[in-house]
Amino acid sequence: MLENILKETLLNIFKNDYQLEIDPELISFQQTRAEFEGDLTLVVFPFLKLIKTNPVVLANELGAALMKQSQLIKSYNVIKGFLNLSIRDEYWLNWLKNNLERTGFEQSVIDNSAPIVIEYSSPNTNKPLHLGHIRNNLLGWSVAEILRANGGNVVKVNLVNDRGIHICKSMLAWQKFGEGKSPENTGVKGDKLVGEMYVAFDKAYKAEQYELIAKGYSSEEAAKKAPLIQEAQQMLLQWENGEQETRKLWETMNNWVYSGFDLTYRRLGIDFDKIYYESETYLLGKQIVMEGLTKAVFFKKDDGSIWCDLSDEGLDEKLLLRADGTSVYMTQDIGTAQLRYDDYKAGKLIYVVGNEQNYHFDVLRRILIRLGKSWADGIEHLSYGMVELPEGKMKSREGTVVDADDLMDEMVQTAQKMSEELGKGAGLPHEAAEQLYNDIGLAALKYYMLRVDPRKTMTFNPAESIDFNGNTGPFVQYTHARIKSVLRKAVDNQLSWQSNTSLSVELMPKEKAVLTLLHNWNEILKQAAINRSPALIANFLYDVAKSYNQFYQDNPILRESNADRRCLRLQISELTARMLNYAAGLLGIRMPEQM
RNA sequence: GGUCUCGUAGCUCAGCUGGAUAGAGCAGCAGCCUUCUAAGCUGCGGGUCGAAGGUUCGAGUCCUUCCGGGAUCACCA
Repeated sequence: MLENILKETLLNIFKNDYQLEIDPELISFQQTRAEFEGDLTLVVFPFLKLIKTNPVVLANELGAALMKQSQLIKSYNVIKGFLNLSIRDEYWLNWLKNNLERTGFEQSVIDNSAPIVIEYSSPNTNKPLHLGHIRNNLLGWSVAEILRANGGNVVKVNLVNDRGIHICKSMLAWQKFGEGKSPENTGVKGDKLVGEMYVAFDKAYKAEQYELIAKGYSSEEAAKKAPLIQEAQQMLLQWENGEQETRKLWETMNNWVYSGFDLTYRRLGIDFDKIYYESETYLLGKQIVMEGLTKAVFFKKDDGSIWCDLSDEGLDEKLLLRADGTSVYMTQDIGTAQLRYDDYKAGKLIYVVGNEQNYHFDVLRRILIRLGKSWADGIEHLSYGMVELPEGKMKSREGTVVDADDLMDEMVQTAQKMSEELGKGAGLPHEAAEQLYNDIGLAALKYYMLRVDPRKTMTFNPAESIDFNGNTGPFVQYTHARIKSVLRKAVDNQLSWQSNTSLSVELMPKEKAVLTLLHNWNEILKQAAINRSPALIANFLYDVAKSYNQFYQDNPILRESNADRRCLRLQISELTARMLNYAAGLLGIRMPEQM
């Protein structure tokens, strides 16, 4: 790495010329701003505390010393306290050559002895997937891929929330209003059908509440006393008691949902190594809670409910088991965490869950630590921001929830429409064209969702937000396709550019600009892993594509007459295409050969 | 009310552990296709980085207070 080499050299200079052991942290390089000459800039201000002198004088001294000691430096200039270094072209050309020989662009910076288990998606089985899930799924999948690309031993898991009062509501509604409907006899996607039942329950439940309120009950009483909710609670109890008919209906309806989810996941291009079901882990959770009770980590209230008192840590009491013995969210999560640790002996358990659950995960961690689980330190809540619409949060009762399947359909249709208007893909066979529209539509969606810092709340404007021009997925795809087209033509013209002979050319500004951006890759990939941020990869893609397009605009490639320079430009093009392809792959974005 | 979090151009977002005159895209205006893909490129206009203090040679970035938005503090998940 260029900067590390220069850092070493600089440390030696301080040691020999100034008799100083400098803290390496003080040495910071940054990319030279475009308006100045140079590639790398050293900020000398931090050294002034140790060496009492004028910043310009020191910068000049360091520049001269670096020139003498390092072959890498071609020239330097000083502006105020900034030492701008120009790196020799040989370095960039050599770097280009070495990277063209790479087969992949991964690296090993993560200790891979203990697995990293990352959970994402975590759907409930009573409702179809929506826009919020899309952010979650893309983020989780992409972070997993990024960690893998850094050498991590990653296990992707999904936790399906297949039990609880919510699914009982859908089941009850199906019994009462379902009229025997099934995905088979209606053609409706399974998760959508179950979702309709849930809505039907809600509607009938609301009606009962209004009726009770009309009779003089308070709204709180009405919510509790409505016959439907009582029936649903009864059903949950039956379920936990293993009552056969309830279990059978539950199984049937959940399977409808799973086949629906599968379609959505496959279309989104995300996958899992293992799927956990809460129905299989909540008993373990209960067991651990009971153990905690005997160890007096928890306590029991008069009504029989079990709690954990966290008030000495500035938090509240937390319910772990209801008075009727049924489990709550926390009970399940304690069980799943334990099971997941037992399965993999994971060093890290990452949960990709919305920031609305920050408190929940804080509590989960503390409870597990109180229970003496040493692995609880490895629990990390990858907390991402909500997706909002221009008019605010999505609300199911106002019908503003953006359905995942519908959104993907819409994106792909738009891609097709735009492609046809532009006359692209005209020569393609039908199937290839379909594939292309699909790739473009999904790229637009994925890039749009992933380019934003995961921690931030983001706004999604269905009408105008998703674009195909400018800072978008299709822009990056277009750049790739353009390069591929040039390379195909080069092959047709029997030009070869893969040979390793050293080129004798002086780099031109736009050529070097592309190379210096590509040169950042290893650091970007590392930072993306550390910060769990696919957004850094997305920004890299955009910067590279933008820079390449500027290069492309200004410099002829195939029409360049100087053979060495033509070769150089083809090599830059090839490496750009390959790195775009690799980096986009980490976001789940496919790069078409042509578009 | 307590805790957490966010506030950068009309809109959507960048801005790495503090570094030079705060950047993109969209939208608006003006240009560039007899030459490698115009989903591209070039230029113009648009900002007291929510406000005020503080630390520092240097603050969009760190600290304090305040203002504004969001989340959470459930026998919902």
